Amino acid sequence: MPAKPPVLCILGPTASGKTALAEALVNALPGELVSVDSTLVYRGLDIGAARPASSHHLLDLRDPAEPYSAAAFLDDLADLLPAIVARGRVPVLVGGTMLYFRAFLEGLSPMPPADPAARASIAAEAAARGWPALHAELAAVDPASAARIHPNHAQRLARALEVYRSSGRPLSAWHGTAGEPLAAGYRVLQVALCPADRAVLHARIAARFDAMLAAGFLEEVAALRARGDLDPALPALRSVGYRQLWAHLAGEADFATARERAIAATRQLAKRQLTWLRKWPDLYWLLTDDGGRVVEHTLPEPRLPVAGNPADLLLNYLAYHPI
RNA sequence: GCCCGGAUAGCUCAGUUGGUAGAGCAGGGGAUUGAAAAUCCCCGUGUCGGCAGUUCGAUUCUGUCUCCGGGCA
Repeated sequence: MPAKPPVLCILGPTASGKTALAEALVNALPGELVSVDSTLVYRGLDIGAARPASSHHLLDLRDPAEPYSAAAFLDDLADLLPAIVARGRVPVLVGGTMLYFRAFLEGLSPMPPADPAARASIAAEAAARGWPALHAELAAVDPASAARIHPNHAQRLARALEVYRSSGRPLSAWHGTAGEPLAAGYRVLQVALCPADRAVLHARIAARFDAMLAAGFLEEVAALRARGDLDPALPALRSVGYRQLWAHLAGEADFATARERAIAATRQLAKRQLTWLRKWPDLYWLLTDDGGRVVEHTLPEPRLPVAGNPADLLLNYLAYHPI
């Protein structure tokens, strides 16, 4: 039986430097970059989304008016990985959308897709009767999901009801029916990159946001608004930075306030990403200082130095443990 | 120099008819199966500007000093 092809995953919070690390690795492997990022799939979200300069797969797949999803990502990835492997290259997945990484690693149950009409009618019911009433309704048909979903959690509550109504089967009954995850066909090495000190990450986030502004981020958002057909409630435009600058351009906040809120929203995003990663299985950590140098790592190889350039360290590790 | 406001959590502020105080934001932790850069949950001790006085007890009342606004000279 032939060995499974390798896949390298580079994860980390926003502004951790993970994209630069992945880009530094692809030539040496050789590999091909695959973006795992729910915002970079939207065309026209460039400066504010920190769009990489080099070519990555799974970028620019949708207009901002058409929503993407974890399931769509998984389908796209399932088509893409064999093609990269057939070219004799290593897929290097890099990004910060942890739900998408998890869909790759653990799979998604084959549930009914999102249904805009059902969502609209559920939202209308909630407006009339309140979310707690819908939570009670869910408890009657799917007590297991109701127990897991907080009565205030409109988004997940709506999804659970949507699945039940369109399939006649409770969400909780679908769970666990995913079968073999896509990752089961590959040998996966996962590495997380992050500043060791939270304050350093916060400083990087603020500096990067100001660099985005200097590069024309506000003008980019103004151009999206000028299209006239985009609603700020669209998933693409609720992205960190875009939402706050859109609100400023709509006259809802002055510029200094919008900038501050955008940076705070980015810090909060990074915190949520780290909440995923803290309990992530089979993950090696590279912890960096304010210069981006690794000061500590958990790679299981005693011959490696404890510190150094992240890409050098990883290539050094791969020399001892070829993938 | 004089008059009037302020001074309370990292920030903006509320409040205590005298019994040492609480909101929003920020921050921290958690959740996460077709919206996920989304969405939701939990977490609040801080010389209540300094010093002195009155009082059983002062962040609260009084005096004074300092600083910050605004006004008058």
